[in-house]
Amino acid sequence: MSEKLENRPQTRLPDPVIRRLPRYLIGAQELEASGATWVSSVELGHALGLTSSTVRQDLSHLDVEGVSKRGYEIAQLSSALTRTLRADRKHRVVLVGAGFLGRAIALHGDLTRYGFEVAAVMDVNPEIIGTSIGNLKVQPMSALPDAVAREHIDIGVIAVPAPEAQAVADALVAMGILALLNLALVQLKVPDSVQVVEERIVVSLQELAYRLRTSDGERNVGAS
Amino acid sequence: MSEKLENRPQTRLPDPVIRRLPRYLIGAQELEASGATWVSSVELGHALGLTSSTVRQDLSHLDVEGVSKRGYEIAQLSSALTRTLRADRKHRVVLVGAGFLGRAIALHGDLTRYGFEVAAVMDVNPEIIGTSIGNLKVQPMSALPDAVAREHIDIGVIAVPAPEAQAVADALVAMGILALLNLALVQLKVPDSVQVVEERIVVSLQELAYRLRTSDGERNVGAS
DNA sequence: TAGATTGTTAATCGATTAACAATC
DNA sequence: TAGATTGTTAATCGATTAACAATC
Repeated sequence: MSEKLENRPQTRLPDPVIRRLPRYLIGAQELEASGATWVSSVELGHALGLTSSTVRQDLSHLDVEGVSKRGYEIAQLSSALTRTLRADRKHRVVLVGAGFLGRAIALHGDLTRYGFEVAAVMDVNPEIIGTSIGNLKVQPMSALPDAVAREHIDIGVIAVPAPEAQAVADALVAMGILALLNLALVQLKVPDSVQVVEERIVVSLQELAYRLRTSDGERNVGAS
Repeated sequence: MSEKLENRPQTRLPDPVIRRLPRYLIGAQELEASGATWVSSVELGHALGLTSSTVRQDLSHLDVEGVSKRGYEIAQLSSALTRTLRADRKHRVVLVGAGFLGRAIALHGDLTRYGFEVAAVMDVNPEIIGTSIGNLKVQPMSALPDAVAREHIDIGVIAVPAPEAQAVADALVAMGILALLNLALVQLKVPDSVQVVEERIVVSLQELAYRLRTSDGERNVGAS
């Protein structure tokens, strides 16, 4: 038994799996809140739009064991996911860019609920520097090295206009930050050692616009 | 030649390709702005972190033709991408949820720059209803059917807290909207005929947190 | 011309799904 | 016990990459 627990996922999980884990976690937490105690791979798959096969494959990477005929114990599943995603730790975030989007992020309740704490906010715009966002004061970019060192920052969020994003990324990388969330409409160039995830509303909307166009001719034909 | 132009991509492109198209477009526009006129698949791949093979495969779906020894004419590439993504049209968006995130989206300059126009903003909160965001007034949910009908809405953006998101989605679908951008932390249930794209900052941060943990043991070993 | 680059076919790689023995 | 559900192996599917003839 202690043997079994030893086989922690030391290697990195495949990207598609990683991206599904947060969804499993949210699903598990919802189920937990609803008072359920067991869930099967079929139910879970149904809830997330996956096959039960995919669910079982995914969960087999985790530190949970299902039980024949019953499925997975929700509390245990939830805690295994929490552990794998390190959702029980505080992750400290520095936010660069205090425009509308930056402010929205800093004030977004979901972040704190899931362990992400915005520890510092920077901006280049002198008119914004010094203003308050929640209980943080916007600092000039020159305060970045100090803030990163002091606040033990894990993740940098780039919420500046596209033309400034690369310079900001360079600065964050120079400060030793190894994970960036890029909200700007540019492809950042960073060293391989730095993890980047991109999130762009406009890009998502463009994807939707494309799908919308190609769907109406076809989708309503063979929908199940 | 008119034969060649006829073979428009009537069928839907594979999802991974669709998701790369906006990146090609942004890249092409940057190149265009910089005054370049030709770009090869190798250069494009380098800029976007793709192999030249992938680039050529992707672009072969489009209505562009490259030229041996020169590559693709940037203006032509840009316009083919624009056409495929319908980025030359106005897309009308209804935004539900006028919290920090909703407001940020409504005021985000990139949207209008890329042809997306927020035509109406709704919220449930009586304290928010009636307030202004840019030159839009926040309307009650009851005004939704009217707004959708009148404003010829293409896309719905859901920026409400998770517990309300499904009800909002149901309402939008009932109004005939076929494309949703979901920013809430729930898995929406919608008919197959409705396109959904999800974007969740917390999920992206969780992905980063996971990658961060698994990277520092490994990445700096075999980095190129 | 010689060399670079496309467009496309074939090979590889990886992810999803199916299937099924083990098991509660 | 009989039946449901896991964990895992094998089969399928699809996406990425390699390779190369055509061509400018």
